[in-house]
Amino acid sequence: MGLVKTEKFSDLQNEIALFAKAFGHPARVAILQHLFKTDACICGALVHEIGLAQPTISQHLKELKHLGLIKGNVEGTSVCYCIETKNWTKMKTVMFQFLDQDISVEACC
Amino acid sequence: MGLVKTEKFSDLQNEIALFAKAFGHPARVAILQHLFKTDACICGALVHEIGLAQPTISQHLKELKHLGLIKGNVEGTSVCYCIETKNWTKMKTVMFQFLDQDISVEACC
DNA sequence: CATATTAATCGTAATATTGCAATGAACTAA
DNA sequence: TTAGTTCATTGCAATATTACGATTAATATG
Repeated sequence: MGLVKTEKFSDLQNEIALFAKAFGHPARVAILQHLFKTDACICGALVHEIGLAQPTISQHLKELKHLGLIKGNVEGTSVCYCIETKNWTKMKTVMFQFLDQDISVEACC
Repeated sequence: MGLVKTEKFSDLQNEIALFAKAFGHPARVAILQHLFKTDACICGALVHEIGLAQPTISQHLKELKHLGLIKGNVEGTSVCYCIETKNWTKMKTVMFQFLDQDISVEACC
């Protein structure tokens, strides 16, 4: 019914899913790539770069910030967003372990 | 509008988002972990293991299969699911490149 | 002060996702 | 054939997500 039954899953499984969901929208992928590539991480620049409306970008930024993957510094009237390196590294560890699994038994099909 | 504006993004950005979305639900994370860990990859076993209704599991399996990350072999009345190793590796390459980015400019905030 | 600029928030419409009961399809066994 | 097993599909209700116009809040500038 549109509602994930988180209680059926482990903390790790839920954590992986939450991180993955953050990357599950191309706008958030684009935002993160842009934050990695340039120092012009002003919100307005992202709006211009990506071509979605300002409230939409602001909403995506909020989600990434809530997950701790980015941080925002107010600079006058504008806000400068950056990768939160420490948490990004932590997230990478979790995701790498999930993605880098090896098949432990011979394939049965 | 609930509708992603894919045309605003590059093929790679959309691809990353699609893969990530597949991992964006703990049930699909659990399914994949189980397929990696055991050879008892019968659909019914997953239903029992995860504790969601059979149609729900079937739907999650369908999504993973549609993305090419798993495959299913019919064996009598049951269906055996496995990781599609080749595509998993391809996906891993794409996701690793995204996750393993380094900051190219000094942090501005 | 008034005005401009920038970004967050609110409210809402459109669409997507999740979950399951009911049913259907394919196979097996008696 | 009939009944049982297993899984896919359908249809639907509940909830979540995406996107944006309108507004607000905060800061700057004249």
